[in-house]
Amino acid sequence: MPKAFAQSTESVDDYLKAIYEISGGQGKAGTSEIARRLRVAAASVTGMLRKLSTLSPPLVRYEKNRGVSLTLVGQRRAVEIIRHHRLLECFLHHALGYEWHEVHAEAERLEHFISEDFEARIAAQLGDPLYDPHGHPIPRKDGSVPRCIDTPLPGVNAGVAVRISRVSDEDPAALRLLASHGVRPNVVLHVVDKPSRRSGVVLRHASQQPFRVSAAVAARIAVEVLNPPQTATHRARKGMAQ
Amino acid sequence: MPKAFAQSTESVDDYLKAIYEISGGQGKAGTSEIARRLRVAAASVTGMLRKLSTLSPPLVRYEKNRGVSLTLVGQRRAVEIIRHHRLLECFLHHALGYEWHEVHAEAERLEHFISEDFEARIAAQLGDPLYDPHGHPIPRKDGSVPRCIDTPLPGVNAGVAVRISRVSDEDPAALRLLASHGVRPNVVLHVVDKPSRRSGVVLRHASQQPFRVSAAVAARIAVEVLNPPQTATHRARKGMAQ
DNA sequence: TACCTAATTTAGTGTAGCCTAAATCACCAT
DNA sequence: ATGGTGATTTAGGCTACACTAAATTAGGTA
Repeated sequence: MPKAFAQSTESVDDYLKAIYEISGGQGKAGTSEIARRLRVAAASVTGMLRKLSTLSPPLVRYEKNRGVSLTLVGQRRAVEIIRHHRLLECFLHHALGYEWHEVHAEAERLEHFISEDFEARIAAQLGDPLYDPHGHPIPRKDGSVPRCIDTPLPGVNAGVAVRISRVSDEDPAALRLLASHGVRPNVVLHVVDKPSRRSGVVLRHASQQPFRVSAAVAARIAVEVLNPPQTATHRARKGMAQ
Repeated sequence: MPKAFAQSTESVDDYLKAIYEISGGQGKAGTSEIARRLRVAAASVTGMLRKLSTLSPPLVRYEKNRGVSLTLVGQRRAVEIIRHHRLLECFLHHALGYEWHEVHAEAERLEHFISEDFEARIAAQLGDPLYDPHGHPIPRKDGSVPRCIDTPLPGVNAGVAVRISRVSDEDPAALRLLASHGVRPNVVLHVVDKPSRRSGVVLRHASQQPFRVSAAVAARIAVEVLNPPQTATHRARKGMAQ
């Protein structure tokens, strides 16, 4: 069996994943945003992009000063790594009892080193899950991605009911906080109030005490709007004042 | 929590483990045997040994042309990696259904990257096992190693009953073969015959057909002698002819 | 159009770990 | 004592991937 991605290293994988997440798989990504994500100097990114574009097959399309995008081969690898990451998060949570704020760091390391066999075994044991513990869709083996509604919570108006769709897995403190308020994927909440542009959101479960989450934390939450009178995004598009 | 082995890399870990296995933890190891195990050039080993001996704290004691030995810190790290490896083998076997010839390669990669937390969780889930699927003792968290009898099978006389103690995990083909004959740790067998010095060993279960294993495979098996009329080793020590 | 600023690239380095080829060392047997 | 042989080290290089500092480019604004 010819190893599918012999040219791939941990570092290369990290770049591909970052480009995928920034560009949404298709579009372009910029040097400095990649640098910010990977916590490396922008100059290092330039070097790596040049390299990735000259491999055969090339993993990215790159024209200097114009950004990068993934080739099909690059996309496949990125999606594979993301599948590893999210399956591992599920596995750590369900099979080993990790809390949802603990899974990301461990998965981030292991995603590069598990075999296809390991991947297949944990997927089977978990029943081929479609979403990870944070609500992120797990790419299927064929590369397709389960549907996932994600309206950013900060764009939702007061008075609206929402279903939590997903929460970014990268900030353990935020996850712990949200867990303590019972905020998890698929939970239904009401947006009680949005005091001001940058001071967060007040939420409440069915008929319980409301609680506030900071703007920084709210920005990490995506939701499905259940009774949509109108979202902030719609208002903005139409140039309305209130 | 100060990371205990910040200076450790995958490569460093591999050297420490090789030295540990060659030297038995205490004694010395030679450059070229390390090179052979790790499949690197002897010159590369020299360079690494010099480096490991000048870290603070040093991980090995090294005098050129006189071999290396592990320091206490080096030993602790080596034992930790071996614990990871063997716990992973157990976990892959029991929790994910890997066959015993499949576990080594996967564990060899993952042993470097699992966290202490992961280690603790799988150990707990497995009930703190003392031996891996091949019969190798799993070092305890405190560094102590469960007792393990290992008389090399090639040194055992015909006519003797033995209990399989452990089988080297590094040769998948040998493991598959042995599995097909029902040779596993703790299984009791009789040594029927040893045709000649280098032509292997004939074994048999309680009252079944005998079968032969090659000298190469026999060398990978360690046993406990159950009814010791006399082992080859004893004869050699006493200078006896038969 | 000319400029300013942020984004990006170039140039020059550094570290880790590997390699080959060419010494040198240790030890054993004569 | 000495020569040979295998083990080991030295010398010199290579690749991957990071860094800083110094150019350069893109795109918006005066």
